[in-house]
Amino acid sequence: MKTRRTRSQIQVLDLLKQLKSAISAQELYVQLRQRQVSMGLATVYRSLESLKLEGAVQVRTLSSGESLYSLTQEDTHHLTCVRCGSSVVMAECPVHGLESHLTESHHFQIFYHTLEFFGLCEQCQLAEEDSLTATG
Amino acid sequence: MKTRRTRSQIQVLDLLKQLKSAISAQELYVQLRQRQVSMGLATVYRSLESLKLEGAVQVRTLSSGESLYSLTQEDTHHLTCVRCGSSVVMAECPVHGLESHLTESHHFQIFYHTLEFFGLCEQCQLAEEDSLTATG
DNA sequence: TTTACTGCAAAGCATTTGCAGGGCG
DNA sequence: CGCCCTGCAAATGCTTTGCAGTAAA
Repeated sequence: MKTRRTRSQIQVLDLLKQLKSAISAQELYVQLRQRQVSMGLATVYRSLESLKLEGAVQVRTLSSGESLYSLTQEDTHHLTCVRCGSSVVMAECPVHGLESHLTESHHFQIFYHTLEFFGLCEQCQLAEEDSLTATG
Repeated sequence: MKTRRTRSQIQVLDLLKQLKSAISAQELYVQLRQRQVSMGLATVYRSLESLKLEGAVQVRTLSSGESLYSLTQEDTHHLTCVRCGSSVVMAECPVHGLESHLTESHHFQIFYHTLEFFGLCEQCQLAEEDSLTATG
């Protein structure tokens, strides 16, 4: 579709390709500086927004309100602890086959999906028990 | 587990039960007022945080940064447009069976999961085409 | 020249936190 | 009497926006 890309968009995209993992806009801004590709924070956000609309970039918003950006082709899902916020990547993805189906049934042009499980990690389950034991 | 619930927590939980759909903390605050169950906004947030830790309440954070809360038992997933932000509820959930498996393989105590597809809704696909035609 | 992109700084908004008052055990 | 809960208001942090300068077509 819209292939008109600004230089900033290309630079952001290039960095995302190199990183191969999700990163926040703020962190992206820092990383760009370190690579002598200085650009304003607002421009980072604007570039990400455009790339998102194209479907080139996908977003995962943490419960902290911070968003992590990555290339759309990645199909990585998470197991997230509601207590400490730590995330573990999981290999399984039983959902992919559903996309084409949804395209037809809901007339949606699907770019990507997110799948995330929430609960308590092992460490926090133990901490939970400890605190219960301690206070009664 | 920790069954000690404050009055505020109970009131929040009661409202969530009545609503049976996800709602933001801000909106929850307003709704409580309307029902003569006035409580400070900070208390709403603190109650939701506690309920979340228990696993009684689940959260879905929108890309706007706003979070929507609902009872954990609901298993509702979404098709979200990255352009206009509209969400459609989808009936399918091919993931449920995975939870018990993950509990064992990753030692996670899973409360719930979120599954969300992102792309362009029909309306925005059309708008996209229009804008391309218009500008060249 | 005309339009679109960029940087900077200010503004916006949801959420969190400090602190003092109040309720419950 | 002591501790936890609560409200209010201030603070925080990510993201967005207004505006003027700049680069590109």
